[in-house]
Amino acid sequence: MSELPKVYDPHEVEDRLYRFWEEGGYFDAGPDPAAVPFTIVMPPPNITGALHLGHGLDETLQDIVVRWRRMQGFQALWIPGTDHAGIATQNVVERELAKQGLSRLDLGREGFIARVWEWREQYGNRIVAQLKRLGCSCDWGRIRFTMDPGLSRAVRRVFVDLFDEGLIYRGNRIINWCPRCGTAIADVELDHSDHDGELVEFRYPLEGAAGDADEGDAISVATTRLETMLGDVAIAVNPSDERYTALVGRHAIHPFEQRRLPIVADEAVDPSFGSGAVKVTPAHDQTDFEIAERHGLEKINIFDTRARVNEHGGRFAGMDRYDAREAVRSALDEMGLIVGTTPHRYAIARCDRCKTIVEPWLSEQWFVRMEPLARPAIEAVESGKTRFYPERWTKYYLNWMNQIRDWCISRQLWWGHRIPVFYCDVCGEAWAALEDPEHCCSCGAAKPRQDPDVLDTWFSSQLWPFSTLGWPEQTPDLDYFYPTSVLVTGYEIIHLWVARMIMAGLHFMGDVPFEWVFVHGIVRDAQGRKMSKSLGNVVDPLDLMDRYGTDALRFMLAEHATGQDIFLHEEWTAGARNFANKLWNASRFVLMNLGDTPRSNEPPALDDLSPADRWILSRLASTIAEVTANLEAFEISLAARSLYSFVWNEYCDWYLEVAKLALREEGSRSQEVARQVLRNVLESILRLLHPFMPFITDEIWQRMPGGAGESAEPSIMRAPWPSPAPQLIDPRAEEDFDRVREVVSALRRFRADHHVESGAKMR
RNA sequence: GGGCGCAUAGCUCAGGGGGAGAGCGCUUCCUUGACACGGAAGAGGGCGGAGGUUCAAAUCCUCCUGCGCCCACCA
Repeated sequence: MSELPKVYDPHEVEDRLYRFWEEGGYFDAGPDPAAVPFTIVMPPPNITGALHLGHGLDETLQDIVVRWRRMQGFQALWIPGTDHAGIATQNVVERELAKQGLSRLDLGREGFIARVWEWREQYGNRIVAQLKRLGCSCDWGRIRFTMDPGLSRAVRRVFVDLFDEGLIYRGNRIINWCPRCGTAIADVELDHSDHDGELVEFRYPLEGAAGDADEGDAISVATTRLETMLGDVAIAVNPSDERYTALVGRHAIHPFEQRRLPIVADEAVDPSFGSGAVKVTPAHDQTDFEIAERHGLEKINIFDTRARVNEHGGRFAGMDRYDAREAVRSALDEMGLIVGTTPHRYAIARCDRCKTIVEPWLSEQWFVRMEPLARPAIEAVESGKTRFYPERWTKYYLNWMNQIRDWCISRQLWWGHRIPVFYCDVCGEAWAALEDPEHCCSCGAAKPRQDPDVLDTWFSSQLWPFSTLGWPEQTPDLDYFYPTSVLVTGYEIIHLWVARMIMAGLHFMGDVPFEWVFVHGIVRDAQGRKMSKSLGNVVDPLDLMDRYGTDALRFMLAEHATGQDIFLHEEWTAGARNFANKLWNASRFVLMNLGDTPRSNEPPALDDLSPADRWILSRLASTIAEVTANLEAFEISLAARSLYSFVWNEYCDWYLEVAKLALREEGSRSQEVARQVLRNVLESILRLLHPFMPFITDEIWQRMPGGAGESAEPSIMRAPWPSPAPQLIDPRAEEDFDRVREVVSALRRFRADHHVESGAKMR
């Protein structure tokens, strides 16, 4: 065993071991009535992406939990997969095309989709390779993609069911329109940020007023989006606002279109803001839309799909929205209608995919009625059927759910699940169908037309916990592994994804999709900024693995998985690498001194243990209990830290040094006992550490001399999780040894202070 | 306008009613037969502020201050 090198070399080990595990079927799981299932579905990475540290953390945590449960004897299944990520993927492929001077229109719908499938062949596999590099112990035979045939059937089935139940409807409503992506997006897909802009106040002349409009015969309104006045159809005031009582019922005149704008009274207006009068633009503002509904007002859409002013904008038609803003300002100014401009800070909404400022836009879209779905999902969390860890996210979830709004699910994209609604041009029927129909379901006319839009990506991901197990087929897998045990994810997608999975799971499976939601923080740069390509502060996990090894990266992440955001520092990974090396060398020492001591999962008999033996065995038992309890509580960092200090500060710093004395007594009983304890504790350490550092622990495990017994497993993956053995916890042994440590430390201090020649070594 | 999180050693962070901790950095020493990706001995902290609860508060409660994040239709 002395051929172990002095420094652990991860690269030599990792590929080889991963292949060994995969080929040996160590990750595979299936229904087994004799075992208790433990299931995790992997939050599917987008096929656009390469592995980043966010994945690194998320996958590491999942792998820790799965490997630990597997060792505990659960039938542990971890299902991997990838997400088609509709809008994100369409964007990257379009960008690729643009490099060749092409747009998706050049390829046509079919051609473009074929092109995206090529992309997914290439990059879907890249992410899988990287997950394997991280050591993920997924059952790869079960890998799924959100647009697989089976999952597509699930999507279609869900759409049709919700449609037939009246929970999906089509409506002409204000949605968020991304003028760059050319599609509607949902409220949760927005990024809000504060913006220092200005509030422009201007006057609408009153009808019947004499001459040019001054104070008395005009009404003053304010806006941050001046160009939207092109779509104004009314002016609203609060009914209780006495300043305007006399004006309600009268009209103002639109200065460009000569349109008559009724002055209406509506509760939605806050009399204390600005002039207390609000311009009403029903096609470009949610509140205004609602006012218009209440007062039967016309809705004038002034933008085309690129947010350029359309024909309703009169002389401003064709202008970009921001050019139009300035043009309208000067036009109003020339007419003497601008009252003034004040600096104003307000929130701006951007598309979370491309960061373009979105435009509230009136359009015909598909929606899911959320309230009936939300109610049971609220109940399920309130009653504890699904629980969040850390607990504070429960409130975060409930707040959102209690004020949930209908979900806009249609996207004006090509990449995604096509909406399975068909229209008959003859009789006007519209229906949802599981199979593409040849004829109208109502009048029998041929060739019904399919809705051109696709579904929001999250419409398919919300089904992930059961679609991956075979639903809508009633499979044995579904029966055995659903509900899953825990969902591990970052808090940024609790609303976007977790909430919707809970709703879908309850509605279609009649049960929650997971018992626990384990929420972790976001990995940021050292200054706490989000890592992004544009900031150039992205730390590549592959680079860290190259330089320090996968185990080091994983252990570093585990040490910092406290639930808070992680502000990553380069040195941390080096520290974890040092720890791996420490373990390597301690093992090297043990292997050199083991003789023919057999492997045994049982701690050595108690009779002739030395005080140091009893101490380390007691400390080990405590550590086992602690690590197990912390894993159960999702306290991954505490588990990692207690292992770190046990291994380094107790086993290596003290026990190994003390054991050297006994080991020198060749052929003695104390040598034999020391060897047994040394080996037993090391093997327990390896097993405890395996979920965190799978490679190095198995590498050492497999190099331990075989020896007898049922426990001689070819891989540590089949070794049982150490049992706590509370009978070995011995406070007195620990106190005694602590006293020894104090005495020795004091002696050392004395020698250091008095510069005593250390001819006589401490050990 | 609500809600949440964080403020602990020079730096980065754990901890969480009864001894103030780790990693990195720093000082001094040690190339000793596991490991210099190492070892030994150190220096360094009124645990953001003010009240309160308690025999006991860094830890629980209230308020405040400073950062950070999320939600919300104030034009």
